[in-house]
Amino acid sequence: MDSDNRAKILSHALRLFAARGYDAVGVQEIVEAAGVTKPTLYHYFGSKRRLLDALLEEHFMALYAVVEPAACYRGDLSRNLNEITAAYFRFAKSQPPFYRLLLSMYVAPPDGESFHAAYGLYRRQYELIETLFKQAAEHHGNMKGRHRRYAATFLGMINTYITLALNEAAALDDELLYKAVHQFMHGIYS
Amino acid sequence: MDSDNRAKILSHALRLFAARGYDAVGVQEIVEAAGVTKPTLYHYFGSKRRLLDALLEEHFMALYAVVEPAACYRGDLSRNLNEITAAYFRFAKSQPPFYRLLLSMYVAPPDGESFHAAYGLYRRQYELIETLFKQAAEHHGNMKGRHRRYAATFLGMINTYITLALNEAAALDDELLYKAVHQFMHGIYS
DNA sequence: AGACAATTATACCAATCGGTATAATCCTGT
DNA sequence: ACAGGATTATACCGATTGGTATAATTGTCT
Repeated sequence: MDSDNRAKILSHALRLFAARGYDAVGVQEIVEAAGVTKPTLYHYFGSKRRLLDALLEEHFMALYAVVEPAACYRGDLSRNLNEITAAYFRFAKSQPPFYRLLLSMYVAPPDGESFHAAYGLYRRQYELIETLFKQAAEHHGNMKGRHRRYAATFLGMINTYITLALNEAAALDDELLYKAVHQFMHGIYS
Repeated sequence: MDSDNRAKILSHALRLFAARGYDAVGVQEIVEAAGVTKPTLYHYFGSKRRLLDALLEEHFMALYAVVEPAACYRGDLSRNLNEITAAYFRFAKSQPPFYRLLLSMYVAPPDGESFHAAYGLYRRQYELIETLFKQAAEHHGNMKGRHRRYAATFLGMINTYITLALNEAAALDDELLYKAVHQFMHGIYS
């Protein structure tokens, strides 16, 4: 019963931001959807921007928590890539509005409020993946010096498929997962 | 001398939209940057939304014009992929603000004004690439039925690299171009 | 019961939002 | 020189923006 209103504000703000964007949604609209008034929102979050930060923080930790173990190298890169992709697919399916918001913020205009809030989150994922490729390169000599490119394109591929799924042009099932990782590893001719 | 103001409005609107987003930029700010007044803007474009449409239309045609010939299949898929990537890289380098705006709109929230304006533009590119893979599949039997996935991931890869370049984390030079296309075709182990 | 802090409501703020009515100006063709 | 359409400026519209001052309410602990 404690912070019931706080949670309601968060969930409605997420839904609205994901549907129409941070700038296009007014504070008034959020509090009306949540069934509270403005001072309640400003009591919990202080500003619209900090409401967004709180939103990102709470949901992102859940994503990071499942990706981090999946990116821990244990001698089998292809297994890592499958587990990471599975983790992302599962998370995107469980929190579509949040992942939509996250995606839109990664490529948001750089001077906007939403970009800087999200850039750090992207970096943390990227570094996780880059470290994995760096470690794997020690076992696959011909991968040396490519970890940056591989990390970026691997994350890019995952986000490409999730974008398709969010627009209902793909289903994030096990078959797609296998084909996606296979294509990433072996190219399009195999 | 004719529509000098019209062009000024377009160019400043593009710069501002790309920097901070469609919703975060007010009409007032655009006209001030362009050195005109609001009725001038509304005389030429009628509404803020139609200003955005005009912006997209004019610049997108230039992109489409260079990608279309590059996507025309002539029996050598790898040559097409190189030419298409080169066309995108060149365009992104020549119009960074516009490509930034385009990218941000592809993954923008689906109920926002900017999304529907851009979705059609993405589809047109996608269909160009998909047709190419469909034609190439007739010569490479083992690619059959994969043209959708290949078109999506190929475009996704290009946009991943361009995003990196826009954030100054990569240079869209010939070396990157070659490596990108090679990786797409043959995977990460070769 | 009474005190105290956390929480919520009423009512308001200046500033900005997208858009427009009216009229003045400018340029072009005759 | 003059007409007429294209273009631009002044001044304004109601609605909404993010944010807040004040006060009433609530739950908790002593």
